[in-house]
Amino acid sequence: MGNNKEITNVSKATIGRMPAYLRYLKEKEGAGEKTISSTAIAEDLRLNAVQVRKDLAVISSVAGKPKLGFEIRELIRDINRFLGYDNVTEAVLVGAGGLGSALAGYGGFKNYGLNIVAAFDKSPERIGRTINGVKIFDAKDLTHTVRRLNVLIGIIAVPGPAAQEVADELVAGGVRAIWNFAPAHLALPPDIAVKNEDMAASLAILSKRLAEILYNEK
Amino acid sequence: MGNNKEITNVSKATIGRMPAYLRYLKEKEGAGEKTISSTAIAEDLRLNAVQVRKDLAVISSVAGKPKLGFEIRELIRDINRFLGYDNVTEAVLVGAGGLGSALAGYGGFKNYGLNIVAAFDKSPERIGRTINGVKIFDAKDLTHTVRRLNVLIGIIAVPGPAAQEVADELVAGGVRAIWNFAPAHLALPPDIAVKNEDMAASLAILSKRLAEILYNEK
DNA sequence: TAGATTGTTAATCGATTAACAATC
DNA sequence: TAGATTGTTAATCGATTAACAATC
Repeated sequence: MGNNKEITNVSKATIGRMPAYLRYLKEKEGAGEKTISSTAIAEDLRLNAVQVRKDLAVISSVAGKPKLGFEIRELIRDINRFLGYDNVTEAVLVGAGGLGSALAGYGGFKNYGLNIVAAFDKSPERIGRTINGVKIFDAKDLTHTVRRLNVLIGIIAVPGPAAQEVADELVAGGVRAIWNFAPAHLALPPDIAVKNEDMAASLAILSKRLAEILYNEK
Repeated sequence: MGNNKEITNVSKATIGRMPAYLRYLKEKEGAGEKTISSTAIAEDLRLNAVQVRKDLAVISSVAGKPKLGFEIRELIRDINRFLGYDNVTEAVLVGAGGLGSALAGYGGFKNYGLNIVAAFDKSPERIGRTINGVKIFDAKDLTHTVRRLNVLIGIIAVPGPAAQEVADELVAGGVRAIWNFAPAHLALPPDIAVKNEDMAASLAILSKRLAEILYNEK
């Protein structure tokens, strides 16, 4: 996943903006446009134009042209390559409740280079069922199956208190990256990549911003 | 939601860490502990101790005591108050597909001061159904109903291409904050709070980190 | 050509971390 | 008392933004 050449020295912030650029550029391409300027991107995406240029410089194999801007088609190709969307990585999902089912049912991850090859749950009613082609296995076989399938990414969608144990089992099975949707902090070795999808944190930031807006207008 | 006194000058990063502190402190309280030091919190949550102290200074009504640390019970009370978890704000959800259903079905938002009072969808099979006590209404009544209910927060869980229109309707109905789960950039007035839950961005950051880890160990 | 747009260097901003005196 | 821990000031780090010469 991703490309060795660009692995180092790209900030998280820059990486995080890439999918938004990609969506935007595809939209423009769909509308029949051929080139785009950093100033136009910046205006539409509410970013700073210099920031856009620096971001594009990181991934672009071809420089922009003064007066013209960037080739949309080339940018799309380069971002796809940078994000590793052209070669798919396999993942397992743990927890097939509401959120887990939604994640398994969402077909769109394949476009993001992620393929969920198996799900796990400990509830007997769920084990054996299939969601959008993803079969649910017994969670007690987690470590073993992950190892057998040689999967590198684990997605955790279990209740908070169960998350640490699941994470340990995933790591024991050889997983090297964990996408954690459970409201829990995971203690893991430093050579395991973790991304917490902390809804409570997001909501807190949104709420505070709302409070600020309401406060300021009075 | 939130407390006027602390509205200004608290960084997003600090706000975002508060829910994690809260979870951690509740765990410690549940284990019967009375006080905790910033160094202990920092170690367990893999943060810097100075950062923890600065964060706590923002929300704490009582100073920590040298040698002893902080009163867990007081910290919990203060964080709850800071995050506005004691007074609930109402929200509507738009999109009752996989992710939308999962969000409606998740009862936990009430603990975060958020109450989903209605859902909307345009699919006839979904309209009229109820998920975990949340009734699904026809999306064509969105603006009208939002206005009538006086709701300030809208949650968007529709497919990307539909998101901008939904956002406009929410704003037309008087919503002041939007929690966006759709893979789309929203163009909105500056006095509307927006928090994008960009799964593609998260996944990109995780994938790059994984690639880096794998690259470094060879 | 003229001017829109690029890429880069320097300045600014914001957040994290280090250093350290105060104190229970 | 001694030392763990606090709160604060200063230094560092990282990312964003401003300034500007180069150029198609």
